[in-house]
Amino acid sequence: MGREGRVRKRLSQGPVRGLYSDDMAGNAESEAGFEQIRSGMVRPELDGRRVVLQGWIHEIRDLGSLVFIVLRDSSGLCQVVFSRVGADSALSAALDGLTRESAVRVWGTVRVAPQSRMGVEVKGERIEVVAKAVEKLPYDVTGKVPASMTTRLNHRILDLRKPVNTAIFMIADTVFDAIREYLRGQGFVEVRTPKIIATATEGGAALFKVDYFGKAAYLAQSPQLYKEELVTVFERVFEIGPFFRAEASHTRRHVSEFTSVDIEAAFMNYEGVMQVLEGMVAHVFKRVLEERQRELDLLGVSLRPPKTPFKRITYDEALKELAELGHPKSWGGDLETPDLRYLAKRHTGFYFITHFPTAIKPFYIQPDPNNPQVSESFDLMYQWLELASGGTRISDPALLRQRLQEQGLNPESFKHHVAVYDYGMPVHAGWGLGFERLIMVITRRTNIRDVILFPRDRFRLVP
RNA sequence: GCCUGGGUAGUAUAGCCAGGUCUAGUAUCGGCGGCUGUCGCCCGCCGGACCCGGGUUCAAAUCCCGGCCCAGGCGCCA
Repeated sequence: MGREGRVRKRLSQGPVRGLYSDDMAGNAESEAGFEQIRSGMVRPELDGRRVVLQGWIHEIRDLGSLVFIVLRDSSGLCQVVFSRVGADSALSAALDGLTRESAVRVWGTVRVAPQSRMGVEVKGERIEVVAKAVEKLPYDVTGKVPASMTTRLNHRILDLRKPVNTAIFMIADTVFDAIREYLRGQGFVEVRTPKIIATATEGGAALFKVDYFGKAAYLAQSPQLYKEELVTVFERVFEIGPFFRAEASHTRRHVSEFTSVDIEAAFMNYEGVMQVLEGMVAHVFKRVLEERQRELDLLGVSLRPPKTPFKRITYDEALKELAELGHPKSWGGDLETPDLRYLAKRHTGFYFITHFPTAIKPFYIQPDPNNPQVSESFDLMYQWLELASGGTRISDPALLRQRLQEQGLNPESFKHHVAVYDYGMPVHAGWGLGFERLIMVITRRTNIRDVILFPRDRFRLVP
C-alpha cells in the first residue's frame, strides 16, 4: 500500500469531523458555523473557511493594533492575527492577558496571506484562554536561547513541546507501527514477557534488584530466555518492551531503561533472522519517508533508504581490516568502541559483523559446527553504533547444559529454562534491537536522551 | 568503577589563566509604555545571578582545599 492508500485507510477507520481529520476529533464539539481544524492543516486552499482551533500559544508578537500569535498543536504551527481596532472589550482583555504556552481556543477565518511567510493565516475573531500558563517559563520553547540537556530534561514536558522534539516522537510512532506491520507480515506474534524476574538472564550484566514481597527479584535486562521458550508455542514471536541495565555507563548512547525490539523464530538460523532484520529496517525507512517528511524536514534530516542486503563481514575480516587500518588486535577479544570507530571509516551505513568468538558470547549462542571457536552470531552496526545483536541459539539440551557450566553459571538457576529443551526445542534464532538507537540513526540525534520521552540514566530518576 | 571537563539572573553565555577598573557585561526572558503586517518583530524604561563551606590576601566571580551537582568519554552493552 502506498502513502495515499495508507492515509486514506487510516482516515476511513477513525472518526472524521470537518477538517479535523484525525482520531482526536471527538475531543471537542464543533460549533455552529465553525469547523474544527488542526494548526498544521491550515492551508491556502481553505481560504474563507470559518474554523476553530485548539492548541498552545507558541509565540506572541504584539504590534499594538495588530497582535500576531502563533498557535501550536502536535500537527504544526499556524499564525493567527487579531486586530485591536474595533475589538470589543472582551477580545481586548483576552489579548492583553495572553501568555506563551497557554492553552487556548481560537475562532476565525482562514485567509491566504501573501504577507505571511506561511502564506496563509487565520484572521482571529475570538480567543478563549482554556488554561493560562505562568508568565515566566523555565525556558524558551521557541528555541531562541539554547538550553542544556539537564535543563531540558528537568522541564521535559515543555521541551517536548518544541516542534523539533515533537517530531522525533511522531517519527518514533511511525517506526513502532512499521515494525509491527513488517513482523506480523512475516508471521511473527507479538508477546509480552515478564519484566520482574528471579534470575539473571545472561550472568554478568548488572541488574536492578527489587524487593519482591521480601524475596530478591530483578528487573529484566532482556526477554532472551522467555522468547526462546515461546518459539516452541508460536514458532515466531516478537516483543517491543522496556528493559533495564544497572550498568554505570555514562555516555550519549546508554540509559538504564531502554526499549528493545526482540524477535525469536523457530526453524530459522542466524542467516534467516538477519534477513528479517534488514528487511524490517528497510521497511521502517520506507514508512518514515512516506509519512513523516514534515518531521524529517523539521529535524533537518534528508533520509535515504538503505540498500539491502546489508554488507556482511566476519569477525576475522574485521580484525584483518583493523590491522590494515593500522590498529591490529589479537584474536579472541570483543570489538571495543575504538575498534568500531576505526571500522566505521570503511563502513559508513548499516553493516553486519558475524561469527564472533564463541567465548565472548552468552551461553545460549550456537557455535559454528565447522569451527566451534566462532559462533553463529552477528551484530548490526550503523557506522560505529551497535544497533542489534543476535544469532542462532543452541537447541541441543546437552550442549546448553555444557555451555552453562563453561560460563560458570549455576544450572540450578536455569532449571526451568533448560527443562523446555527436553520438550522438543527446534533450531531457532533471533535478535534484539535497541529501538532508541534506531531512532537516533533515523533522526540523526547524537544523544539517546533526545529520543526518549523521560530518560533514565545513572544520575537521573526524575521527571 | 575509572578518566577528563565544568557549575555566573528563569534560560544561554562573557569575565577566571595574568585577584582591584565587576555596585559583574551581553542576549533571551518577565513587567510597564510605544508601534497596523510581524514572522528570532522593533524602540524606550525597569527587574533579576557569581553552587555550598572553609582558606590565602589589604582585596576573591577570579587563587587553594573540601563537599555537592552536572556534562562527556572508557570499560560493558541495545
